[in-house]
Amino acid sequence: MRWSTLFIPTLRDAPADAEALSHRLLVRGGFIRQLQSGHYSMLPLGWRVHRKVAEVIRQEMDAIGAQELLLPAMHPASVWQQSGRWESMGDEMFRLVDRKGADLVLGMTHEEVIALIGLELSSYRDLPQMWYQIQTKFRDEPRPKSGLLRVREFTMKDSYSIDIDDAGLDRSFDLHHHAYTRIFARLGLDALPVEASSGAMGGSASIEFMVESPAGEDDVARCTGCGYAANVERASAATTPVENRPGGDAPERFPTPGIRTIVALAEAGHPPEHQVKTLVYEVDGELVLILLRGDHPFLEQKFVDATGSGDLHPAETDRIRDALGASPGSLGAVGVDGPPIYADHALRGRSGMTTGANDDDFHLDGVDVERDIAVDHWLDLRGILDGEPCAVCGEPLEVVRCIEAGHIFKLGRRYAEAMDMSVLDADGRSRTPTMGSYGIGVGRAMAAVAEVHHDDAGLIWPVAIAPYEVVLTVVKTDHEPSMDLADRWHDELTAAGVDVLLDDRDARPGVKFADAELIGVPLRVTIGPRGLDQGSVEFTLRSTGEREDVAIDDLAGVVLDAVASGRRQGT
RNA sequence: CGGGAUGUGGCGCAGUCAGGCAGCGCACCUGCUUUGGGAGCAGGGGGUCGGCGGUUCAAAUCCGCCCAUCCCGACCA
Repeated sequence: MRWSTLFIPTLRDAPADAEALSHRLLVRGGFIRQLQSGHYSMLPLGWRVHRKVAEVIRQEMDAIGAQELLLPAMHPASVWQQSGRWESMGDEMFRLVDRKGADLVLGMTHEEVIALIGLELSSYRDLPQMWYQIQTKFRDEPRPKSGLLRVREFTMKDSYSIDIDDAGLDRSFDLHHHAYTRIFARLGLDALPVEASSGAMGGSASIEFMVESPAGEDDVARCTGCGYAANVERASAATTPVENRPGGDAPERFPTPGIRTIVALAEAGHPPEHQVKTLVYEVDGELVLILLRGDHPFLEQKFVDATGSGDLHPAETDRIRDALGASPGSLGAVGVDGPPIYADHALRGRSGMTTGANDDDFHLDGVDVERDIAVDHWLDLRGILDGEPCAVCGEPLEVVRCIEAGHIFKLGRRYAEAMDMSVLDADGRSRTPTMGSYGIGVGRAMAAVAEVHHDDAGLIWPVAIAPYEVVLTVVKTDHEPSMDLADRWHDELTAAGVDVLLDDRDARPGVKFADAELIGVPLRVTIGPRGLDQGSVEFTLRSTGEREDVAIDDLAGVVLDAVASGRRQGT
């Protein structure tokens, strides 16, 4: 294509409200424009990248035997009511009413619809099945942000597996794991598979594919020794052992005027690891006490995952006073019998501890947790800290910020059961199949690549998804020999299947170089009188800045080789 | 939903405190000169100053309400 005829609105300055690097670069490069918060238009350049990302995904899904289909984006409420998610999805689901007054939803995922189609499966001989689509999803995010990284309307590749038994699900899950590994490698993303929380999807296991980036929204704990990696929402660490302080036969009450925090109590001679932190939460309307070691943060997701509870939030101060007789800052669980008490494993066997006395301005010392507190449930409830020892091998864990580029779930039979899916097994008995679901956000993957592959001058697309693979930069468009050569190469390379961009704009060379670098075309051929006098043109790699003079007769071959090797990268 | 900030031409900004002709840079159009890293000169086009209401002789500017956008938090497959 000729640049002069294309719509590539590059900007010298990024919009003031764009902060994430991928957002700034995609807008400046003329790839995307915002329509409203969380909704972006894909301009021609952006759509080319989007299509290529989708195509890489499509090829790898096809390669594991998944079949592409396309489901409606708008669903009747009844489908979601049947699975129970009409209620549980809450405000995140877009809902609307048609002219007949019927409730409809805009699909945020498609387990229900897939399961309905699965009703036509009648025999174990029909299984396994893997179906996928690349389609628009709608989610009413409370806070869209960072350009394409978190939006309300986006293209997702979602796939679903249906198997007769757990072994089959394991197989489908592993096939997807393998496909995802290949997809992210081809996109130029170093995606780390990590153990994850299943959240609202439910199910027995899930793995997220995480790309390290400061623009991400998730923290991953990664072992520097053995390779253990997990989202901090479910990561565990070995607890650093603490020697118990001596304590008497019973807790001892002592005055602590004005002391309300762990830190303040620590300054009064009771280090955080010798304190019991008492949190009061409202869980589905009921009060519960949550106990942790003073230096350990509470991780709500772990509580939700372990108890299957729904709504969870810190209790109101008034309600805490009514139940315990004191305000936050002086709370403790000693002698409490009423609300259920959940304690983190790190408190097991601990004595000589300090905790609130449930009396403002008083604490208890010499507390033996198992002797003095009626713990109902011992759970892993704590967030891990950077540098803590790995639970597997003991080496230090590091916590890194990541973008969630993909997520795969073992769902189990929940949706199949809800939608009444069943097949007959070899013995003629009715069996409920088990399902998996697997997602990649296409636009988010694109933004993740932009986050990772750029420099001060702009984007640096991997050849596999570059909007154009090579740009022919004509330094002087009124220099006939330059334009003649550029035209010839444009046609020749295009005929050979290369995506060629011919910069034939009547602009100064500096502008053309800057634009080519901003939009991130990986290969550049600079054609100008200076080189042609020597019988050569300049060939530049965007990624490294490496440049070489190539004889005119050799140019087409050099470009074809570079494109071919670039396309192979990561495969 | 809580906290903070911002809305002035396509993009970046000044002007708002202290009411009085809507400005600057980039981009865009025309002409001339220039042309291997974001050119120079000259001329030109484009803005309901987020919206509604109020105060005033007069509102981008003061007051009230609303809306939108961004950031932090809450929340979130």
